[in-house]
Amino acid sequence: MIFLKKYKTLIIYSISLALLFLLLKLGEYRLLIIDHSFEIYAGSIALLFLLLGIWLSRRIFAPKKEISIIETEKIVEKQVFITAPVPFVLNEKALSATDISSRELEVLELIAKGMSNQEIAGSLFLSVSTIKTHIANLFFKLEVTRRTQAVEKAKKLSIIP
Amino acid sequence: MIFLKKYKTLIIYSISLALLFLLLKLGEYRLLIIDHSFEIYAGSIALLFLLLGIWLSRRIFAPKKEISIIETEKIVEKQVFITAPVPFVLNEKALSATDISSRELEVLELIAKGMSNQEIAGSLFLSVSTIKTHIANLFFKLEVTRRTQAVEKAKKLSIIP
DNA sequence: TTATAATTCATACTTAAGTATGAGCCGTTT
DNA sequence: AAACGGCTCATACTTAAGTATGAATTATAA
Repeated sequence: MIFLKKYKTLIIYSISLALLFLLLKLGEYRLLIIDHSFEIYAGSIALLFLLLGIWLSRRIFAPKKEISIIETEKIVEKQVFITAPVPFVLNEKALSATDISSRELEVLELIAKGMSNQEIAGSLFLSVSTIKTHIANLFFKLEVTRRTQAVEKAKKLSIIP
Repeated sequence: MIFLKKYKTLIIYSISLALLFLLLKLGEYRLLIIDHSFEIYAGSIALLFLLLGIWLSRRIFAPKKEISIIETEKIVEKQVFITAPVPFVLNEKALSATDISSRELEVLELIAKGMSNQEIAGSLFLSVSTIKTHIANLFFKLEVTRRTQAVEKAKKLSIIP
């Protein structure tokens, strides 16, 4: 029975071909009796094989079930991430809309980590003055007045994780 | 020329069909001469139309480019859900482990919203002094020294969304 | 080449945040 | 009743954060 399942498609094809050749032979004998129906016969063959070709093609080239299952599984995998640590996808549209520069973004990320201006300055090898400038520009661009607000807004906009 | 482009596929199909019927007719006349080649002729028609069927089918039922783009867009839509608001589940174990009181938690939530001490005081009908005390206790319990750190840690512990 | 924007830094000032300490009030537990 | 913890508030101080302004440098686009 497992054998039948495994070669199911092959068997179907074989039987179909056998039946078609049988029809061909049958038609041949009928042709001997009614001589005038040749065109009808040829047309029938043409139509039959045309349909067979279409059917075969759909069977062979149609997206296989296995593939579609794999694709579904891929989507499921993505959904699994919803409850797991969420993979961060940067909202580039929001980022460009806010007009935040790359350096400002760096500073913003460090602010979000809870670092002080001094720590950020040390981390980026910059002076505290520079950090303050960047932060002031960030606040203007994010339309906020405090670093906690900046973090909150940036997270909402998916600019930072 | 736009007309040609628009109906390109249709024209190709029409010409193909016309050629095939021409072949059929040609074959018919040849059949009158060589009578014995009937089987070959029928087989040829069968093969021809089989191939035509396969070709047609591939043309018609092949995954269209537009569809594949739509499918890609669908995947993007799913990714949007990943970034969508994740249902918050409070980690009660972590909360009790930190020994944070209900009032302190309230303050912490407002800090996370980006509010200043003054705003929090106004929101909870308390003095700024009280807020500062709560925050100092919060920092001690969360083992941090800055409010941004407190928010970061509390979010990691799932004490706040 | 000039204009523009990003990046850097500084000074001076204001305000908010954070620290330390003490104390009063209230409900629960021992 | 006394002790305890949570909540409240205050004062005084230190430090960090935030604001405003100006300026030099550098790379890139017009």
